[in-house]
Amino acid sequence: MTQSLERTRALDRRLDQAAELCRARGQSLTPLRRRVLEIVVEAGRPLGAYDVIDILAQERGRVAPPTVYRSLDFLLEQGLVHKVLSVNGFVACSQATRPHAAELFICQRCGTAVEVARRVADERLEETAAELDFAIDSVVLEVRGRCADCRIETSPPHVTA
Amino acid sequence: MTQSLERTRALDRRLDQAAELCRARGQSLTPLRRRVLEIVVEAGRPLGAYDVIDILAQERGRVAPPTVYRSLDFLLEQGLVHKVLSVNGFVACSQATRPHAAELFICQRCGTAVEVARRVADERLEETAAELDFAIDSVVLEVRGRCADCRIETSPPHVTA
DNA sequence: ATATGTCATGTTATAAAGTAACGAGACCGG
DNA sequence: CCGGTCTCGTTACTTTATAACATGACATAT
Repeated sequence: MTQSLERTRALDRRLDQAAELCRARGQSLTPLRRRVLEIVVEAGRPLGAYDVIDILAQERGRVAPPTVYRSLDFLLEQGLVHKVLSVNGFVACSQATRPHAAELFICQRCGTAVEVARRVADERLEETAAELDFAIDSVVLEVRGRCADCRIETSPPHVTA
Repeated sequence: MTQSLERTRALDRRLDQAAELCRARGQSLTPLRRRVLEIVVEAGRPLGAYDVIDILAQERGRVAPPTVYRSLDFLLEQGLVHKVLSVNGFVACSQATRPHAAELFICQRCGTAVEVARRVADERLEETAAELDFAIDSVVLEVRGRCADCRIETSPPHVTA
């Protein structure tokens, strides 16, 4: 896990921005929450809550589920991470400045989750909701398949950690 | 649970069609599978695997999870039910004749899940996948909110059974 | 400076959802 | 009748998530 200085700097900047964003909302990105976010960002792919627990546990001994779930819930509320239902995981939001539903392309081979900015479903979804007289609260859109890198590969080096 | 004759007839017809569909594929809608499908159809909303277990258990004594999960997996494969990730539940497919990804509008108050035929996300999704060079395997689209009936109501008679 | 409140975290226990692995009976084709 | 395949039963377990209660740290009001 040797990281380039550049990357760690970029990471710090990102975490600082997140902290600022929370502060602007009267919330606080505590050390624990910050570390959890850092772990998820570093992973670059959806991580299970228990993956996070394991990583944290290496640093600070036994960590019970609620500790991590609470931080993850906070980060979800702040829009800093998204929950990925397809894999029961959590992934860092790539543009946390404004809250939004995630539209994710998830590779089933390497686990990478790419978040797409442009709204893939939009007018037609609104239209349909209007026809049904349905008040939309949130939208889950997850596309499962194979990313560019993994299209070629034949078989399952499923995820690396 | 008094059902009109019409409804039970319609239900039987639907189950017969499902059986026919399986048979055409060289598969068999066994009594257990048929009953599980019936339970899910009758519910008219997403049901947890353990809800199904409880219902079955009333009829035949202890039912272990694998029994039901296997049937549900079979029904999923045949496209007769959809999995609803948002609620860890299973809902009957409203048009099982041709397999398709479910596009669901799920009411958070009454639990009803309406399946929409017209593809809400489609071209734009394909386009985006093409740009990412991503090979789509399956798509999960779940819209959460309030259905027409529940828009008026103020608070949480959350689901009825 | 002390009481009171609020918020974040720790801790214990348990609930809810899902699966692995093995065995027994039914049924089919040779 | 034998060997395979399919379905289901059964036991045990894993993974994911939450309820409920205790503790500590910090703010502020008197």
